[in-house]
Amino acid sequence: MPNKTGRTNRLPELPEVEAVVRKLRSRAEGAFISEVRVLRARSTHPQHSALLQSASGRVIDAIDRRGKNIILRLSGSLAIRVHLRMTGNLVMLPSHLLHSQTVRVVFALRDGRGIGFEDPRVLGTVHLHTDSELQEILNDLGVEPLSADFTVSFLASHAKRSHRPVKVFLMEQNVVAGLGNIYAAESLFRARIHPARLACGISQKKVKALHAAIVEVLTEAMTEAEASYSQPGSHNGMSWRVYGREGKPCVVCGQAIRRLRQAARSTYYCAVCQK
DNA sequence: TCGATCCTGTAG
DNA sequence: CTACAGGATCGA
Repeated sequence: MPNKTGRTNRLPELPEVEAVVRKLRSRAEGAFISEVRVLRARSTHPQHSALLQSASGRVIDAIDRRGKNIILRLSGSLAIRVHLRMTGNLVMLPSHLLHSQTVRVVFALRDGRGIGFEDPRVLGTVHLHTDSELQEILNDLGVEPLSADFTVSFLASHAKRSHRPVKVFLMEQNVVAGLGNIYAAESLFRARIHPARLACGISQKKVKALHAAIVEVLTEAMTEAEASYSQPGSHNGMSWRVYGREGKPCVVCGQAIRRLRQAARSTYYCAVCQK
C-alpha cells in the first residue's frame, strides 16, 4: 500500500508469491530439515504448533505454488503449506538472521542456514498436511489464471452465475486463484469495467476484455516481481494505474481516481473510464 | 451475502 | 491516542 513517503509495500498476490517460490526453490529444493522452531504459535493457528515438528528429519522434495499458497512437498507424504497473507515472506536466511524480530517459524537446515517465515503482522499461516489433506484443500481452489485452463468461456460461465460485484467476484479464490485487491482493481481498469457492476451483468465482450486484462496484468506483474526479488532495491514491482491513487489523475483521461468500499476493502477506479 | 475478526506498523 | 491497511475464515 502506498504511504506518504511514496514507498510501496509488496502485498503478495500471485506474481509476488510465484517470485518467492522461484527464489526459494533454487535455494532449498533437496534440503534436509533438521529442526523446526515455531517462534510464534499464532502463525500455525488453528493447528497446534507442535504438529509442525513432523517436518523435521524430512527432505524438501519440491516447492510449488497454487493460487497464493506456497507448498513445500516433503519426503514421507507430508507437505507444508504457507500462506503469506499481507506481510509474510518465506526466505532462505543465514544463521545469524534466523531469530530476527519478525521471523515467526524457522525450518533449520543442517548447514546452519534456515528457511524463515517472516511476518510482521502475524496474519500469515504455516500449516502441515498429509498429501491427501493437501489435495483436498487445493481442490477447492479455482483455476490458475496463467494456465491454459483459464479461458474466456470459463470466466464467462462463472461470472454468469455470480450476483456479486465483479471486483469481489474476481477475488474469490475458488473461481480464479491468486488475484487479490490490487490486481483485481488493475484488471478491471484495463478492461474498462466498473468494479461495482454485478459479475452476472457483464457482457460477453467485456468478459473477453476482462480475461485478457487479467492475463496481461499478471504477466506484467510477474516480470516485475521477479526483477524486484532477484535485485532488491533496483525494482519496485509494476506501477499501478488505479490502486492507491485516489485523487490522482487517471493515466488515460486525467479524471481523479476514486475510491470505493467493497466487502470492507478499498477499490480504486476511474469513474469516467470504467462504466 | 455481508460484517467482524485476526494482527501490527504507520499515518493522522 | 485512533483509523486504517487486507486474505481468509467464521458466524449471523
